[in-house]
Formats: sequence, C-alpha cells, structure tokens
Amino acid sequence: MGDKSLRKKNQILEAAREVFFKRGYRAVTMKDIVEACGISRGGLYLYFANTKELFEEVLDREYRTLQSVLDAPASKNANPGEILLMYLDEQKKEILRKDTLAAARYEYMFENRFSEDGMSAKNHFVKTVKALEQLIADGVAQEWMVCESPKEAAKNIAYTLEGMKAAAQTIGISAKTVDSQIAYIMGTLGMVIK
Amino acid sequence: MGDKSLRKKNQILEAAREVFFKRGYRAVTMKDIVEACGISRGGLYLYFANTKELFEEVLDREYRTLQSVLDAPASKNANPGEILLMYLDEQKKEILRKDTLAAARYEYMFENRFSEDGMSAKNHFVKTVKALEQLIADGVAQEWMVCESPKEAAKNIAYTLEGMKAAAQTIGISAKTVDSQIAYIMGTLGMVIK
Amino acid sequence: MGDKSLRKKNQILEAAREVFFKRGYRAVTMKDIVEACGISRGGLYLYFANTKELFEEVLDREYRTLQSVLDAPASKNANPGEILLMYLDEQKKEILRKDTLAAARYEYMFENRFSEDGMSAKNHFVKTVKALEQLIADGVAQEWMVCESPKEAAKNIAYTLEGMKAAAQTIGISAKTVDSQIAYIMGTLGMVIK
Amino acid sequence: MGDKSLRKKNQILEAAREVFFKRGYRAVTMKDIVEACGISRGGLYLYFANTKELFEEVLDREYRTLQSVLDAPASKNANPGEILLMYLDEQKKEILRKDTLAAARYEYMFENRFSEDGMSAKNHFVKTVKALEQLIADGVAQEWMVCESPKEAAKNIAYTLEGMKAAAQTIGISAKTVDSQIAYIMGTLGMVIK
DNA sequence: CATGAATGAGAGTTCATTCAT
DNA sequence: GATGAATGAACTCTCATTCAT
Repeated sequence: MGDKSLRKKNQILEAAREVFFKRGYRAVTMKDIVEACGISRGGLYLYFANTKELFEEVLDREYRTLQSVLDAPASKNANPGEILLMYLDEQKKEILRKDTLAAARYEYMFENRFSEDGMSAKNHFVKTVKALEQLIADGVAQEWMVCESPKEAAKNIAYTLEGMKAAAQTIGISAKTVDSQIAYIMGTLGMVIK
Repeated sequence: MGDKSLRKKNQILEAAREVFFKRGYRAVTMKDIVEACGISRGGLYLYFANTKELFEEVLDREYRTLQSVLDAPASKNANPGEILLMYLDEQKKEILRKDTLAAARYEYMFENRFSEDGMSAKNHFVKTVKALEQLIADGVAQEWMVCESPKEAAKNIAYTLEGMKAAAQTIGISAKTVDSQIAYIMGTLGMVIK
Repeated sequence: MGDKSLRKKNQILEAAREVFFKRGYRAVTMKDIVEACGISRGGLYLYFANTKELFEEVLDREYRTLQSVLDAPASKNANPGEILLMYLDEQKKEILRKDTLAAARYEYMFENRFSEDGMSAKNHFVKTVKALEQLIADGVAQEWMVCESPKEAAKNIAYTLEGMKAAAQTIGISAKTVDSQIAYIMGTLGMVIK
Repeated sequence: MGDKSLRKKNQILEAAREVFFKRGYRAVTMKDIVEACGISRGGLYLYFANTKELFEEVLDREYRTLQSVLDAPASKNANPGEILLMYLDEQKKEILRKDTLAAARYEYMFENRFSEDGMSAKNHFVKTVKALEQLIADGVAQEWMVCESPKEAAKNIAYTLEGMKAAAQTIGISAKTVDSQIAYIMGTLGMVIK
C-alpha cells in the first residue's frame, strides 16, 4: 500500500471516528461513512470490507493513543499513591469526556461477545489490573498504603471504573460523583486526598 | 383487551425474551419475533408497534421479577451484614446467569441514551444506591460495620456490580472473581465472610 | 333486512359520508369507516363488501337529496329567466359549499371511467341539459331571452358549471368569480341581472 | 448527473407516463413503474423518491410540450378570431385525445388540493385566462368581435374547456359536441365559423 | 486505483378480508 | 346477526455489495 493510500486510509478513519462517536456502532452504515468522508461508495470497499473492520481499526488507533498517554514515564519522582491518583484522574477525564467512543465500543463488544474479537479488550483489562496490583503492592511495601489483597483491590478499582464508564454512557454521571468515588477508593487504601 | 389477548401477549413476550437474549436488542427484527412465536406478521402489530415497545415491556417484566426478589422481607432475623451478603449473592447470580438480558439492555440504553426512555434504569440505580446506603448506615450504627461515608460506599458497590455486569457481557468474568470481589467489598466494610 | 338493520345501515352511511368528504374516495379504507362509525370490522362487511359499494350508496343518497331540491316546483309564478337564475344560484351554493363530496366523486368517476358505473352521472348530466334547454327555449318563445341554439347554450352552461366545480376542488374559485360568471351567462342570453 | 443518467431518467419518465395514463395517479405504485421500465427496485429510487415526485416531473414535461405548442408564433398573419379558433382546435385535440394524463392529473390535484403543490396548475390557468382576455380585447378593438367584458368571456371559455375536459374523463364527450361548443363560443363573441 | 449507478434482499408497516366464537 | 383477532399479500424504502467504465 503506497503512501497516498495510507493517507487516504487515515482520512477515512478520522471521518469514521466522528461518525461512530455520533451514531454508535450498529447504527452506522457504509453509506454514512461514504457521505462523511467524501469518498466514493466503491472506493471505501477498497480499504474496508464492512463497518466491523472499520470500527476495529478506529478502536485500535484509539487504544494506541490512550496507551501512549498511560505508558508515559511521568512517574519519575512520584510515589505509588501519587501515581495511582494521576491514573485515576486520567480515567476521570476518560469517563467524562464528551467525544468518547465508549458507547460505540460497548455496542461493538456486546455484538461480538461470543467471538474472539473481544480479546484485545480483555488483554487491555488484564494488563491494567496487573499494573494497578503492582502499584498497590509497591505502595504497601513502602508503607504509603494499607491493603491486605492488592490483587482484589486492583480488580475492584478496575470494575468500579468500568461501572462508571458504563453509567456515563447510559444513566449519566457527574464530575462530583467521579471525584468522590476516587476519594473513596483512595480511602479504602488508607490514603487521604489532600 | 380480553383474557385471551392477555395470554397471547404474554406468549409473545416470552418468545421475544428468548429472541432478545439470543440476538441482543438492535439486531432483532419484527420478523424474528414473528417467527419465534408462530404468529402472523400483521398479528404481532396488533400487540406491539415495534421492537422498542416490545423490548420495553420485556424489560419491565424482568425488572418486576427481580424487584420482587429484592423487596421480599427475607430479612426478618438478619443483621445488616447478612442482608448485604444476601443481596450480593443475588447479584452474583444475575452477573453470572447465562440467559441474561444484560447485553440487550445495554444496547437499548446506549441507543436511547439521549432520550427520556433511560430514566427507568436511572431510577432503578438511584433506588438501589439509597437502599444500600441505609443498610450500611444501619450496619455502622449497630457496630457490625466500619465505614466513614456510607453514601460513597454504597455507590462504590453499585458501580462495582455494574462494572462486573458489563464485563460479564464483554470480556467475561468467572464465578471465583465475583466471589473474591464480594469478599473484598465486605472487607472494606470491616466484615469478614465466614 | 329488518328495521334495525336499516337503521344501522343509515348510521354507517352517515359516518361514511363524513369520511369520504374528509379524505376523498381512494384514500378511504374500510378501517377508516369502521373507526368512524364504531361498528365492528366484520360487522361492516355484512352491509358493504368494499369502499366502492359504500361510496356508491353514499352518492346515491346525495343525488336524491340534491334532486329533491332541484325538482321542487318553486317556479310557480316565476318566468324562465328567474327560474334559470334560481338554478344558477343553487349551483353556486353547490360549487362553493365546504362539505361537498365533489372531490371524492371525481376521484370515483376517474377510477371507474371505463366501467358502467359512471352511467348515473351521465344520466344526471343529460337530464340537466334537457331541462336547461327547455327553459331557454321557453325564455326565447316568451321573448325574455335571445338565443339561436338553446341546445348549445344549455350544454355551455352545464360545462361551465362543471368546469367551475372542478376548479373549486383543485385550483380554487371565489364567490365573486362565480357571481360574475353567472352574470356573464345571463348576459349571453340577452338578460341582465338587476 | 451525467449524460447517461439523464437518458435513463428520460426513459423512466416515458415508461412512467404510460403507466400513469393507464392506471391514473393514486393506483400507481413504485413497483408498477419498476416493472414498466425494466429497472431494479432500488435503482428507481436513485432518480425519484416516490410516485408524487415522479408524476410531477411527468406533468412538467407534459406542460412544457403543450406550452411550446401554444407559445409558437403561428399567429403571424392571423387575426384574433383566427388565433382563438386555432387555440380552441388545439384544446379540442387535448380534450379528445386517447392517451391523455387528464384523469391522473385530476387525481393528483384532488389529492394535493390543500397543499402548495397545486399552484403550478393554478398559474397555468391564470396565464391562459390572461392570454385569452388579451386576444378578445384585441378582437373587439379591431372590430372582429363583440364583447362587453372580455375578462368574463375569457374565464367563461376557460371554465367551459375545463368542464369538457372533466366530462371527457368521466361521462364522456363526442367530437361533435366539442365542435358545436366551439361554434357556440365563437358565436357568443359575434363570430361565425365558416 | 477510483467511481457511482445498479442490484435485490429484506425491514417495517398497512389493510382487505376471513372466521371461530 | 355481530364481533374483533388473525392472516398474509402488497407496498414503501434502505443498504450492503457488485461491476462496468
């Protein structure tokens, strides 16, 4: 695939992200995409066979962008508690951001829940839990935190965040609620937000 | 609407539940329902105008069934901690049950997240949180539990459960994980499962 | 058909007239009629097999009502010119009346233009032309009017009225226009409206 | 829209005209058109959204064709009386032609009598009346005709023609009758057909 | 590579008509 | 006679997908 093709593909993905954000996953038709990115009907099929394939690439790009933020070694001189707080603040932004693909992602995952396609989401989850567990274990070792089962605590944080994300897309959630949940989580680990 | 009509309506709702469970919300067409309950194309329209209306009634029935379990005064001689545990066990069943409408429910909620139709879900959530808060407050007052902010703890439980429900429908969750999360929750409230 | 049946039939016809007036001929469904007269779906079929049959009876009733007005010997002491004017005034009312079945009648006639069903309309037209011709011939004989070919004059009046009726149902017509056309017609017969 | 598209559109319009002529306006379905012009179901929708849109374009074409005949400067060396006669002869052909859209046009107009869509018909009528009025005024000025109110005479001609057109589609009309009506009209203007 | 007209399957919906009660 | 639930054919319209240019 040439350079020109790659640029075109990126154009499509950007326009598609907008469409998926606005209309979710299932409601989106190839026609919608075609209209949104001003490409020809047949032309789109040269790059993507269907909306599923398209969405998967959109999601991939999204994950990569998010991951790069999270993996950044911004934690040089920070203690585990500070790092955890930074992570939770990042998640807060994600929960509350307006132009999220979260709803579309859920739709996609529900649709493909019996197939293998949800694996990348699962891997992402497992990875996150492990990182959190390590963080908490470190926090306990360095006596910043109090926790008997870092593994369960990590999972609990992950599920709580997942629950807030789902709620944000369905029944709604306020910034204040997210804040107080963050404070509560920190509290269960024996830390207090200054 | 006569007695016979009501019976028919119930038949349709039962068949429809099966279809929604199998295929989610959006993928379901009136034709699917028609074929599932051996009624004529036009006949179905005598009872329901579209899949949305149908699904809302299916969901209503579902809520009523669940609610009746929760509202049951099974708590006569139980202390707050025992009641909470019973509630969490009930939720565990719901999280793990195979024939759940959860995925379809999420699809429905995402689809209608900007309209008023999601309100019943929100009310259900708020109600649950209030009940949990009361339970924890009682538990603290009777010195069964330790908790500085019952309100946040209640919300935390609700979001954790929501996160596990969402996870169950997407990346999957094991009974063991649910059990250990229940234990962890009880632990944060200063209780230990025997 | 018993007395009760006849009453029921009349009820249906009255409700049906309203429906045909409001929605024209073709747009009307048996369902519309059923809903308008509060009879059962199957019940309606005991009296009328379809909307065509129904409309024909509604039209028949209408003709009979109109005819009775026109045939009335209101012309005792009137001269032919006065009678003609009276007739034209009657037609003016018909042209301008709001609750006319004219549009539905046209629809019906166009629909059935190749069948025998339009004959009653044709008979009605021929009868009217003959009466007008006689009137004009009398007027000429008694030297109230001037006309070389009463037959053509009569037809001309009939077609002009028909044209105004059609116009009233499509592009609209004002009372003033009808008035001036009546005056013009009288003028062509050498008469002047005082 | 390319050249090929335009040709296709014209093909559709021609096939559609045939269908509308045969079956009127309301009875025509998109399926009828599809079958008549050997196009695919979806293909037709690329050009026309519904039968109304289609019929309006068919009618437009028709009007344009008719108009071009009337606007032709065939009147170089003709006096007003001769022009009027030519016009009436043209109308005679229209009244009597077998493959006319008149019936469908009436159906369409009745159907849309309360909307703005009937306006083009009204404009057409008004335009015709004005042209006739001018013709008669000229005829009177040049002493070919005798008429006290050219405006009313013009309207009378228009309504008479309209009446004959309607009659042709419903109760029928013979060539002889149209001829004698033309003669009568000329007579009322003080002219005699040689 | 790129285009966009064309296809046809299939969804939603309505209605005349029937028939067991 | 009277009811109204049930039927199934038919209609409108949309969309993923193909294919000649």
